[in-house]
Amino acid sequence: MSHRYWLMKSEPDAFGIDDLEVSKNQTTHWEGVRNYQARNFMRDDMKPGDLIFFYHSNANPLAIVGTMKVASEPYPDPSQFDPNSKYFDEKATEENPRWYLVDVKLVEKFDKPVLRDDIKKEESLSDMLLIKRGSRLSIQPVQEHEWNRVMEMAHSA
DNA sequence: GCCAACGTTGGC
DNA sequence: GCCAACGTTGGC
Repeated sequence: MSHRYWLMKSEPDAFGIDDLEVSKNQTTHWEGVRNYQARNFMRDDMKPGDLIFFYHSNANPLAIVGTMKVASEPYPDPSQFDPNSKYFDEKATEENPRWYLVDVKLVEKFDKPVLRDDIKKEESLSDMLLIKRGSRLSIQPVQEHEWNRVMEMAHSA
């Protein structure tokens, strides 16, 4: 049973939805994930066309700011091989990569971001990993009903 | 800026 | 393979 909906975090100071909007083809390599669980989601479970919430962490406001879709098959994250990259991993080799990524493409930037505070108030979203205490996963699966509810909140007047 | 929660590393 | 020490995440 594979997931079709995801949530990915990024700090807008490093890379926010406005950066994605101006990227070539509004697409980017989601580089720099160095957590095995998050990597496994990208490497093993994501399929092209899967839909993704873009979440701004360490930001003001904390919010889901739009949607993206998976735009490639998984492939090794090139930054792990680059000694000049802050994501360089000396234990990774071309023959035996450690880190994988997918390309993501912007689908929609919300006119009205869905605030973390509002998600926390929403009974039907109480199981979202995002608001679970201590949850730090930077890539998370999202349930279909959670996806639908957040989309309603984003588009309500 | 603080710090709780979590993941990783490395000595044993 | 345990676990203490350390580094990071990320909300507050």
